[in-house]
Amino acid sequence: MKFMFLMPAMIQPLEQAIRAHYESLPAGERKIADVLLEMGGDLAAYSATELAGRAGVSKATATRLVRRLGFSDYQDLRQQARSAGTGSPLAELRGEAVAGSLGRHLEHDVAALTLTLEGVSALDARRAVETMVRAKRLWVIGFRNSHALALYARELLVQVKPDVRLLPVPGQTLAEDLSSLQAGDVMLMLAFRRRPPMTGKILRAAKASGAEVVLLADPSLGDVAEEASVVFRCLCRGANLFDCYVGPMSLLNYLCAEVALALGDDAQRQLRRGEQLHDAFGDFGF
Amino acid sequence: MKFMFLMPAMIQPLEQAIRAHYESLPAGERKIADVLLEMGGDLAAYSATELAGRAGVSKATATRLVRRLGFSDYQDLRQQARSAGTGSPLAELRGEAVAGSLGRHLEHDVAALTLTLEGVSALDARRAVETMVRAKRLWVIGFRNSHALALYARELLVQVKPDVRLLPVPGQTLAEDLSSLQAGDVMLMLAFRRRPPMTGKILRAAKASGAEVVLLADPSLGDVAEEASVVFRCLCRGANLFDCYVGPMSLLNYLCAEVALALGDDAQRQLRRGEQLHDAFGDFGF
DNA sequence: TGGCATAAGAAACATGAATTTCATCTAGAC
DNA sequence: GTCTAGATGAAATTCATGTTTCTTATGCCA
Repeated sequence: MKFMFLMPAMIQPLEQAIRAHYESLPAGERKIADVLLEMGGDLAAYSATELAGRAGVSKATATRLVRRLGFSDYQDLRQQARSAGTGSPLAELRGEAVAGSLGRHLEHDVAALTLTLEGVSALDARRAVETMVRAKRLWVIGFRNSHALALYARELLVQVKPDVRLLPVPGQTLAEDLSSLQAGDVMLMLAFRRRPPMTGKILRAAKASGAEVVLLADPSLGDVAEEASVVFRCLCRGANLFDCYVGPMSLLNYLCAEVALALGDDAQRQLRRGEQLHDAFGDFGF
Repeated sequence: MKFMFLMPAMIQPLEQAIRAHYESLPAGERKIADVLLEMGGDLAAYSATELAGRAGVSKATATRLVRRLGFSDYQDLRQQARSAGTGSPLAELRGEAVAGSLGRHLEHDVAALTLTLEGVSALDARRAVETMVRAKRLWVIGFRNSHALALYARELLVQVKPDVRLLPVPGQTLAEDLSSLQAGDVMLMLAFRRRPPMTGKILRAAKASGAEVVLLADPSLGDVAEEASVVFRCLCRGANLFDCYVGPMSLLNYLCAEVALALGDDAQRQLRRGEQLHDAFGDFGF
């Protein structure tokens, strides 16, 4: 278990408690346990309410897990996490640099991520979020590598918004779906390089329909980008053979989270509904 | 690249604010400032009430210091301390930071990317690459968010290797595809949290078939991960509602590029064939 | 000296966190 | 079918945190 070796020893008692109970935890409590495992040494900085929210369960469930794990209350658990954590051992354990090609790759990707996000204006981000929030329907579209990003974005958005569609539908032509695009709809388009020729036509068709377009592209997309309401230019050149998508992925994650935030209670309701169905379907066993 | 060497600087924005005001701080507020400087990266785990008590001054004085340092309230300060705990060394090297929630998001994602890739041993990476290179067939599998990553990985690999398959096939059950899994095959599995229950079964079935498994997962995947030949544990916790996948995405990009490199002329030939077909189909117009 | 500005803590107040209670649902046993 | 145990979230409740207000003390200046 290589990764565990790198975790600070300070959280081992809590982690052991979680793992000892994990198999027998009811679904809701297991969700919080997952969150606790991910937070690792940082959990003391978060309230039980936040952790519960992150896990998509109630505060009451959080309290029950805390009790089940053997702590008298959350403050007890937090106290243990704190007293075990003096300083920043994670930082100290890592005296070593990553060498070679992986190190160069990391260096490149950190720079791509940073430059992309630093090139985003808060105004553009807010406009994109507002646009997507007010959308009656959201259409997420991307081809080839952009399709993986579109799939990801759609997966996030559909958790918090009721009508989010992914294009292209496998094996189908686009005209049928695009024919119902109308004012009030929003298209989130991912259009990175090596795009099919019809990308620009889709963009123009969307605009002509009255729908708004939020566009993530790379700098090679020329003037046609002006058809979109909001455009984000991401750096995608890789350090190697393949293009690098950490920038767009991070930006999508951010925008979708901001959409959820702006939706407020509506997003929470949608999330809850989805979680209830997940539970009913037994979707997450471990 | 000594990112971790710079990690003690993770509270620099707060520390700088304190030092900028220090000379002009009234005595009581200076006592709390001292405590803040002492706590360093741990301060987010403590309440303002506790910090004030530790400094021997009133809560009101703590609130005043927080305001004097430019934070809107203690929660604002704590939020920054939490985000700064996974700070952005590159931004600091450049003497600039992106402000607000986007800046905090960037800081978080840079840290997640860095921690994930730094947790990868060159030996594991090489073994994963060798495993995939020698695969007669490559099966890439992931569910939900992991499916977007699986799609991405498959898209990269299929450019350089002739038989790369994506699972699950939409609308189909897995057993038919998995029944042909055999020794000599390799399964690249993406298994991040909120996995369907059958993930472990698939992993075991793959092993039982004689195929090898290269697994990317998060720390919550327990002992079943031992069934895989190589395991990469990625940090996925997000700075917000949604999980963060910049780490896995970057790692996949790296591994696939290394596969291409290791395949050498074979990869070049495959690429050329694909490009010729793209040209014949008129796939890229602009 | 008086006036003013600032610092500080106590207390009041507002808010949010966490626990408890209650109602409902589900699954399993009989 | 009924009954029971357990899980869960909403709502009520409790409690702690953090901010604001008020009062008092101190230091400086005219």
